[in-house]
Amino acid sequence: MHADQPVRTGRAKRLPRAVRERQIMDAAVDVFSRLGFHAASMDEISEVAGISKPMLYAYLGSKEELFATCIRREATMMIEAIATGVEPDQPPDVQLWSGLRAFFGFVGENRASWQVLHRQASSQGGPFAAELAEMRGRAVSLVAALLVHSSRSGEVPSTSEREAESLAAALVGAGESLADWWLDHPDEPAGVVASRLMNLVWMGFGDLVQGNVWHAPSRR
Amino acid sequence: MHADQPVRTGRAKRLPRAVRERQIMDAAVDVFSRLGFHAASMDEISEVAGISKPMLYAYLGSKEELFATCIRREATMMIEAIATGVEPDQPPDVQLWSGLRAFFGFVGENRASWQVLHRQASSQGGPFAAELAEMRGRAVSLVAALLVHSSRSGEVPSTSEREAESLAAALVGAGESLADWWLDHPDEPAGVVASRLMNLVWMGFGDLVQGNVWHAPSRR
DNA sequence: CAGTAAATCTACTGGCGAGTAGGTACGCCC
DNA sequence: GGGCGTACCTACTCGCCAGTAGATTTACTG
Repeated sequence: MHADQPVRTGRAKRLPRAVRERQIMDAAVDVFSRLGFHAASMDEISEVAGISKPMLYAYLGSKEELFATCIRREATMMIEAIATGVEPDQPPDVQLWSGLRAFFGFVGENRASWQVLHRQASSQGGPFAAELAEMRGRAVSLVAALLVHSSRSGEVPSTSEREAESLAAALVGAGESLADWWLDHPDEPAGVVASRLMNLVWMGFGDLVQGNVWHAPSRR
Repeated sequence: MHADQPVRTGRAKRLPRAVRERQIMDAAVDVFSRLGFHAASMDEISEVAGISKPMLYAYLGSKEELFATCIRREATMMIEAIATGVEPDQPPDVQLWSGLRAFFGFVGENRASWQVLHRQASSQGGPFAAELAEMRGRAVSLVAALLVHSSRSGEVPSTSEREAESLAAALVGAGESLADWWLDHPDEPAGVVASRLMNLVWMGFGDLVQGNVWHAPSRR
C-alpha cells in the first residue's frame, strides 16, 4: 500500500519541491482510490499529504489536473511493469502468460493504483476517460496484435482487425474483472489467479470442462 | 433510449402518483447514466422529468434512495431478460450461448440502464456497490454453477468451487467489458458480438488461432 | 358546485468544498 | 547574522446543490 503520512502537527518541515510533489501524489492516489474523484476533497488530500491546501494548488494545479496527473503516473508504472515482464521472442501462449503474470503481479503490489486506474478513472466522464482510454487502448492493441500474429502464423488469415480488437477488449475486461474479484479474495497468490485466466482465454471452457488444462512450459 | 420529456412550461399536468414515479425514474436513469451519481443534480433530474424538485423528495426520497431504487429496477429488468432468454434443458454450451445473447440483447436495447448499472453503481462506494454486487454475484454464481455442472457431467470433478467462481467472475467481466466496447462500436449487431465472446470463452484463443470456431447448433 | 385532499409549485436555508489573498517562518549564502 | 527567496500557513470568498417550508392549484366526490 501507499503512504500514510502521520497526522499534521503545526507547520510541516521544509522540503524540496520534488519530494513534496511525490508525497502529494501518493496521498492523492490513496484518497482518490478510497473515495472516488468527486467524493475526494482537496482538504482531505492535503491533510493526508501532511501539508496545507494552497500547496496542492501551488504544486499540482486544480483538482482535475491533479487527478489526471495521478492517472498518468500510475498508468505509466503499470504499462512499464507489463512491458518489462513480457518476453517477445516466445510463442504466443507464453507471451500471453508472461503478460498476465506481470499484470496480476502489478495489481497485487499496487492495489490503490489499480483502484484509481480502473474504477475511478473509467467512471468519470471528462478528460480522464480519455486519458484512461488511451492507456487501455494500448493494452488492447497489444493483445490484438498478438492475436492477429498468432493466427497468421497458423496460416488462418480469417481473423479481421475488428474481431481481434473486440476479442482483445473482452480479454482485457476479463483481466480487470478478475483483478477486482481478487481484491475481495486476497489470500490467493498472483500466479494462481493469472493461470486461471490463462486457462480460460487460451483453452476455453470447452476444453476445461473436459479436464484439458494449459501448463506453463517448464523452464530452467 | 429512455424518456426525454419536453421542456417544462409552467405547471405540470396532474397525474396519478404511479405514473409520475415512473417518469421520474426514467429521467433519473437517464441523468445518472450521463453524469454519474455525484455530478447529477436533483435539479436536473426534476427538470428532465418535467416536474419540480419537491416532487422528487415527496415520491422517491433522498438522492441516495433514488439512485438505489434505479439500480434495483434496472438490475431486475436485466436479470429477468437473461433468465427469460436462457434455455435450461440444453447442453452447457447452448445454455451459455443463449445467456450471452440475452445479455447483449438487453444491453443493446437499454444502454442507459447499462451505464447506470455497470459504470456508475460500481464506482460509488457505500450502499450502491452492495446493491450492485449482489446482482452481479447472482450472475457469477449462475455461471459458476453451470461450469461446475459441466465438468461434473464430464467426469472431471477437479474444478473447485472457488476456481469456478473466479472463472465466472472473469467471464462476467469479459462480458461487461465487451459490452462497453460495443457502446463505442454500435454498428455491429448484438449476435455478432455475443458470438465473439462465446468463441473466446468456449473455444479459447488456442483453438481460435488454429481456425477452430464454435457454431450455434442449427435449429428448426 | 362546493369541499377536500392530493399534486404541484416558488423560494428559500445551510453546508460543503474548490479555489485564493495575503501574510509568516525557515533555511541558505555571503 | 542579516537579507532574501521559497516553502508554508490561516482564513477567507463564492457558487453549487441537497433538502425543506409553506402557499397554490386542480381533479375528483358527493
